[in-house]
This record gives sequence, C-alpha cells and structure tokens, in this order.
Amino acid sequence: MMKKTSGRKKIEIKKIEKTESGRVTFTKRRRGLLNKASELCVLSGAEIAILAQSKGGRVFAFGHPSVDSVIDTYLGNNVSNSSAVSENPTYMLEEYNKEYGKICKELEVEKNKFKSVERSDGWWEKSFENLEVHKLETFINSLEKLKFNLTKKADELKNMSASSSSDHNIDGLLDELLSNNFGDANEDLMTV
Amino acid sequence: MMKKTSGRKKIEIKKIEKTESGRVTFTKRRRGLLNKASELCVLSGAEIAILAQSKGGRVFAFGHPSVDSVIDTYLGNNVSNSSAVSENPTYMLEEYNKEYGKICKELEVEKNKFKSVERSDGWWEKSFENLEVHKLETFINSLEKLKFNLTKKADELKNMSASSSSDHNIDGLLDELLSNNFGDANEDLMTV
DNA sequence: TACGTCTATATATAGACGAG
DNA sequence: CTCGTCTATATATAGACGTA
Repeated sequence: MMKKTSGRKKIEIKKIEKTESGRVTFTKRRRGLLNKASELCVLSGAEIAILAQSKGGRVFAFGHPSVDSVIDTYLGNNVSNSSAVSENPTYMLEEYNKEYGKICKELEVEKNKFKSVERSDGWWEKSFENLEVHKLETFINSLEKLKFNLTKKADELKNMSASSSSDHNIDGLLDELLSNNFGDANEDLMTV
Repeated sequence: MMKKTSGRKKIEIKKIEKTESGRVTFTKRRRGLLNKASELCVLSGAEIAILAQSKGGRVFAFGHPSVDSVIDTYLGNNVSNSSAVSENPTYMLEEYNKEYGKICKELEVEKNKFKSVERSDGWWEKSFENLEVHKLETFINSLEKLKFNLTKKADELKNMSASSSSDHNIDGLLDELLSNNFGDANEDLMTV
C-alpha cells in the first residue's frame, strides 16, 4: 500500500535557514515546550517559568505560579525597584501578583480541578497563539463580566457570614466563573 | 516471546502522590524540557529562558543567550548587563548545554542535602477555610485595576496598530495576564 | 500567505532493575 | 536510598496538504 506521507523526518539540531519552515517549527515546538512545562508543573508541583522570544520579536511566557514570582525567586529579590518601572505593564502585573499572591494561590488550587480537562486541549495555549488586536476587546469584556460576577458572589458570601460552609460557595463560584465567562472568552479568542 | 518490560505506561497529568516516582519523573522530565528548549533555541534562533524550582528548593535554569538577558528583555530593562553575553554565538550552545548539564548535576547533588518537606493531608482544603470574603474583595479590586490597565494598553496598541507587529505586544501582555491570574495552577501538591 | 490537519516516524519516558 | 540503564510504548512532530 502506498504510504500517504513519508512521515516524520529526522532533522539535525541546527539553525533552520528556510524562513517559513523555521517559523512553523518554532510554533510547533514552542507549543510542545509549553505543554511539557505545564505537565511538569502539575506532575511535580515545581515552580517553572519560561520566557521565549522569537526572532520576530514575539514574546511568549509561561509561569507557574506566575512568571514574575519565579523570576523574583531566581533573582533573589523580594521586591523590584518600583519607581523606575512603575508604568511598565509587566511591572504592573508583578505588583499585582505580589499584592494578591496569596489569594491567587488559593484560587489556583481550585482552578486546578479544571486544569486537567482544559489542559488536554491546550486551550490556554491556543488562545495565546490566535490573539489579535480586535479580539482583545472581547477578552476585556469577559474580564468585566468576570469582575461583575465575582462582586455579586462576594456580596452573597458576605451576607452569609464566614462559616466554613462557604467552601462550597467558592467552589460553585469558580465553577460558574470559569464556565460562564472564561469559556466564552476563550471560545471567541480561539476561533479555530 | 516474553516481553522484558511492560514498556512505557500512560499516565494522567496530575500530581504524583508517590514521593519517589515523583522525584524521578521530575528529574527525567526536567532533562527533557531543557533539552527541548535547547533544540528550539538552535532551530529557531529564539531567545529562551527557563527557570525551575522543585519543591525541595533545587533551582535549575536554562538560558540562551543567557538567563539574565532574556529576563531583562522580558522585564523591559534592556539596558542592563546583557552585554557580557550578548555575543554568545549559537554554535556554542551545545557545548554550553553539556557544561550546563554537569553543573546542574553537581548543583543537584549539593542541594540534595536538603530533604523534602512533609505535607499534611488535605492542606489545600484548609486553604479554603482561610479564603475569606474580604480577600475576595481585594481580589476583585485588583481585577478591576487590571482590567483598566489592560483596556488602556489595548487602546494604545490599537492606535499604533496597522502593523501586525503590535500583535506581539498583546500576545506578551496576555501571556502575562493569563500566566499570572488564570494560568496553570497547582501548588506544592507533590511532596506527599 | 498562514495555519490547522493528517500520517508515519523520531523521540521522550514509565516502570523495572542493577550498581554504588 | 539515589541514580543510570533498559525496553516497550506513549507522545511529539516533520512534511505534505486542505482551507480560509
């Protein structure tokens, strides 16, 4: 029987000169790399950060629990110099991350339940790859909805006092948030 | 014919409960990950940095042309000490990686003196007991700020758009956002 | 022009063992 | 106990194509 394709070919690990195939390879392997990193994080619970910048200037990042926290650990800095870079978006996120690190951590634990499902499709990664300017607005919209629902739920929780039973509510909250808002945003962003 | 081994088994991507196999897996996959990164660097000429810290506190790093230069780029501090390694040629990468491997191994041996930490069962459940309403509100606040800055940034990008290169910035920004807030989760669940 | 899809293969590795 | 080594398999992916 005639083989439909010659299958995967062995390649040398050296610079790819051909522009197009080089780009394709970069895309494929970057995906693989980030996926591996993700798996390693989940499997071993290690903290990992990956920064990659292609020749074209595209920057991709992966971080668990966050890019910045891992970098901080590596640099041995508890806090970066804030004044010099205060308007840098990266710094903003860094600040953000530090300020709410604990709460995020706790939330992440819960989100991890969804991770196994979501990650198998690599949705988070795909969403990175297909982003375009006009889709950013969609994302921001979702963020707004997310905030709204969070606020609403927070109020509910506040009224119910802070008994340990609130655990269930938080479960449901995250469930709802992820399915209602992020799911939508993601769908829009992917546009496969 | 009797099979000597059952061969590779399929595993779920979730925290490994067994301490020993978890460590082995971490070691194996870390090696694979760094190797992949190395190959990707050579193939595409991209700049990549990987930082990994196991639960035992062991730190591993990979960077081309150097960890610091990539981090600097990421942080936007392109003026720093990257000059020292900026001309690190690609063809030295393989050699570098070999050297890296040795050092890494030594480092691992050195730091191996530190023994792993004990973890109490159901600690993450406890974390939910600590998840209080006012923290949730804090999170919401930060989300609002984040959205504001994102929107602002989006406008900036949209204005100077027209060139597809602006997508890159958004890519990075969203990468950060997702990594910091909604990215991969999972904590030190490993050290059972 | 770019990117997702489809095979056939190249690689990565889970589990089992043996050495220190 | 901590690692390399050894298969047998699970995955990743190089090229070739189809689609927008």
